[in-house]
Amino acid sequence: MKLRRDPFQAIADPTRRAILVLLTAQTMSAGAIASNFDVARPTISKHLTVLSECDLIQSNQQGREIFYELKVDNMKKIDQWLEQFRKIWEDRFDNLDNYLAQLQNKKTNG
Amino acid sequence: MKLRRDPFQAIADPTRRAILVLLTAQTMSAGAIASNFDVARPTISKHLTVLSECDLIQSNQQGREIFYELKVDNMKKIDQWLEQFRKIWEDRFDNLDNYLAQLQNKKTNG
DNA sequence: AATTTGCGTAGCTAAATAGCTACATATATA
DNA sequence: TATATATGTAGCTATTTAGCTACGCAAATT
Repeated sequence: MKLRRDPFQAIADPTRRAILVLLTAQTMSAGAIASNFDVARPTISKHLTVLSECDLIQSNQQGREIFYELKVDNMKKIDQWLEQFRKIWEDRFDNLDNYLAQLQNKKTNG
Repeated sequence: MKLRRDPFQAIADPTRRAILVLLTAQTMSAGAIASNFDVARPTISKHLTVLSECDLIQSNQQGREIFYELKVDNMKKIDQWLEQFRKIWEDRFDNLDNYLAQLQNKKTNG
């Protein structure tokens, strides 16, 4: 194995996914983020470190608080990777579409 | 920790991602899949098991070969989860769009 | 100045992961 | 029928992970 720090690894953990979702709404302090979960605060702190290392969030300190902000750009890598699969299920959807259209045709013309 | 078997976990590993991509082109036997990688065949076998458990592929035996086929449906869960982030970067794109339009306006009318 | 608050780090543990080699099993071929 | 081939399973290891408690440090409050 080898330490992987990429967006795919980042979103593998459900707590990290939840953190990311939280941050879609607004920038939040570490403590505010942690208060949303049932795990110990240092555990969340570690997740925040991982998310930073994966370049999915960025921090900026304000007084004694540290605010975390979503950095959505690296998430696009997942989106781009998904593209090839999206093609497949869109094709299938088209096929279903065609099929339904054919049925409709039969109904109308038969 | 706890054994997680979901599409997010499945795509966290780069080898598994590569297997999935391979299978977008065609159904392949276990051996044919393994021949694309530098890791031992049993390692690939294990990845195939994980992908099956995550319901991203399905196998069907033909003689002594076992063919693996992509099951794209569960991948949509990732796509759906990404939706909320996609909104954000599309908004930003719109903002850039507006900004460029404004610039254009100034150029034309100023 | 002393105390409280916010948050990261150290250091630990149990479990999961990805990899390996050796082996078992089933199907095809000679 | 004996052999070769395709593939999964057993059982091991080293590394990573997610979690914890205890602690340290800097900023705010009293």
